[in-house]
Amino acid sequence: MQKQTLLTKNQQIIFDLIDKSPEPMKAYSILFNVQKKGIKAPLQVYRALDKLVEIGKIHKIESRNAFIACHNSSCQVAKATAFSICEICEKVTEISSAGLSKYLANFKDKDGMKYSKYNLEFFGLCKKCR
Amino acid sequence: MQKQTLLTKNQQIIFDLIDKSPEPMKAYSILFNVQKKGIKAPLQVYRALDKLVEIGKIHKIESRNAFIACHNSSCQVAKATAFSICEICEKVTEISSAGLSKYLANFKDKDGMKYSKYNLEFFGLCKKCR
DNA sequence: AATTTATTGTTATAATATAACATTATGTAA
DNA sequence: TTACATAATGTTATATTATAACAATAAATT
Ligand SMILES: [Zn+2]
Ligand SMILES: [Zn+2]
Ligand SMILES: [Zn+2]
Ligand SMILES: [Zn+2]
Repeated sequence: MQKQTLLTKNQQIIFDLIDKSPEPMKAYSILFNVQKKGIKAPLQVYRALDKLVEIGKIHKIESRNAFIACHNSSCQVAKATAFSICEICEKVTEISSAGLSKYLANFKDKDGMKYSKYNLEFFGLCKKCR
Repeated sequence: MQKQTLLTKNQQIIFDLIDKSPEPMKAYSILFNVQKKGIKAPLQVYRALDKLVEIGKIHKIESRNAFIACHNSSCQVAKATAFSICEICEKVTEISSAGLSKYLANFKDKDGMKYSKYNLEFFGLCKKCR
């Protein structure tokens, strides 16, 4: 079986919803929004989310338990993510900075740990909320 | 009322438990462990955790919903945290790297966002698990 | 002592996420 | 094209994480 490239029905429905959303979406809000399309149970949502995260189409914002679509041109960086989060309006933006990702990819700690992945969340106030 | 410096009873009980623990502790595991000391309800645990996080005595590992004591000499960096997480044994270590924190503190994104805080989680395999 | 603020106690409930098992669809290979 | 393996789905139940609401106590401030 070749590596999945097309999304399945549930994955596509849920990806489309998240992709259209201007802000991160939470699992049960997603569930509510796709019930009219026949996705009735939390597990159906979580399974699609898991797969979409795995293949890099969406990212989980850990501090918010919410999901956003990747906009780094079908993210090659599912394993190297950085976000800015406004603590007032909760706007979340994926950061794509070559310098930052290079710095973090090359970061070595004292314990000789080998990293395969990182996630960075910056918090502050966006332009509007300042 | 001056800024709290001593911990209250519940805060101290819960901090001591987390501080002794070799690994991050989850809220309900904490609850279970402090019930013999009279802390009976989840909310009592979460309130203490919130305060301990706020004053920098502990940190939340967002990707694990778990808490560890700060070991950066009573952390001045509750607002600038970095951790390494082994994906096999789940060992978590707080990273204290002057270079890293300087780089991240000075990081500026394109949108002109003003950051007051960040959290970085590295994932990989620790020495033992490699 | 009176007032304000922080902390605690308690019950109930909300929000997030997974277990277990049956079924259906899809890809691979004889 | 049939058999086999793997991936995705459907469904019910339940586990885990976290907060709402309100009453009572304790501690700091005036
Ligand atoms: Zn991305
Ligand atoms: Zn904002
Ligand atoms: Zn610390
Ligand atoms: Zn390990």
